[in-house]
Amino acid sequence: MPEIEHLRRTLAKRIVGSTIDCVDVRRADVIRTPRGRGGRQATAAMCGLRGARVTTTDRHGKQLAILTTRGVLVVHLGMSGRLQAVGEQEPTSAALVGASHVHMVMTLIDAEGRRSIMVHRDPRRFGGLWLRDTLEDVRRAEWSRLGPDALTIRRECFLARLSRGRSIKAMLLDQSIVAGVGNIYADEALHRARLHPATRGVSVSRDRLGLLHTALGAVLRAAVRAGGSTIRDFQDAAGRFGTYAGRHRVYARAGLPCLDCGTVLAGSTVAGRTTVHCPMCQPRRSAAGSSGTRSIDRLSTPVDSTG
DNA sequence: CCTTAATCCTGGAAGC
DNA sequence: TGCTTCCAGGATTAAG
Repeated sequence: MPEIEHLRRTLAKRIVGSTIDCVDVRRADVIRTPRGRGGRQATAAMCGLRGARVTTTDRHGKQLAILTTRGVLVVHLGMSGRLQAVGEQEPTSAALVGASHVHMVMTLIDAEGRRSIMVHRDPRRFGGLWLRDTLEDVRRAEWSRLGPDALTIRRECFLARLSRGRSIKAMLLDQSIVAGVGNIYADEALHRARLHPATRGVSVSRDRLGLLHTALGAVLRAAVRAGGSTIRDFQDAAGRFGTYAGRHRVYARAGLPCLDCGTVLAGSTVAGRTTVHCPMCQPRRSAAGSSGTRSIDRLSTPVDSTG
């Protein structure tokens, strides 16, 4: 989600106020319709954006909405998706349009008549694009099924939603509980909050769940400021990489020393996803008295120094 | 209630 | 060099 929020900001600067002049759908099956993916009407509907002016952008969780005068384009990048917008005359534009796995190219014209192109590329095609008439429709159809956005969820709401019997990591990753937390940020937040990923939510004290809420917010905000995490594919609207991967404290660091205590970080699978945690900083607390109000070792969360 | 595995895809890295 | 195998930021579905 930090990647999407950063993308939204960089993209908005480049396309809001511009008019869509041309829509080139190269691979219709990235377009989702009520009747599945792809098809002639999917392409036709997307081409219906011709002549529309981009008014603003929005986001909920990992979904990006591009609002226009002729409908809303919703984007989910999945694992390998990118959306880039560059001036038509810029040297990078030819390579961008000619790259492999480019599924849609839009040509836009700004108020001064300058032409730019917006390119959607997604090698693995786990992501998708779809259209709704209005933002209200998007909220009703898609966003109502998502939990509150992870960047703005209130502490009490977070506590209530995560106080269930499932593992805490499974719930962080469940978009219907809280929207926007992916595998990287789940592990990073759990490490900051000193919580073992497999702990059942119901057995975590209110204080520590509150700590997780604070840690998650801090991690996500720092990641947005850093332009997201680029593992391999992610680039923002200008083609820049996110720099937050250099600040990951546990993600992809199994077998390396914990940056807090030096203990070798443990790799495992939790909720079907690769997971890294520190056995010392994030001990498995015995579920003995499941009252959920047992004492807490050390309530400390390293605070990010930037900003 | 909660969990796992399979599924949708491509491509990069590691192993032989 | 070339082949095979495994793994990856996500999300849904079926099955246990």
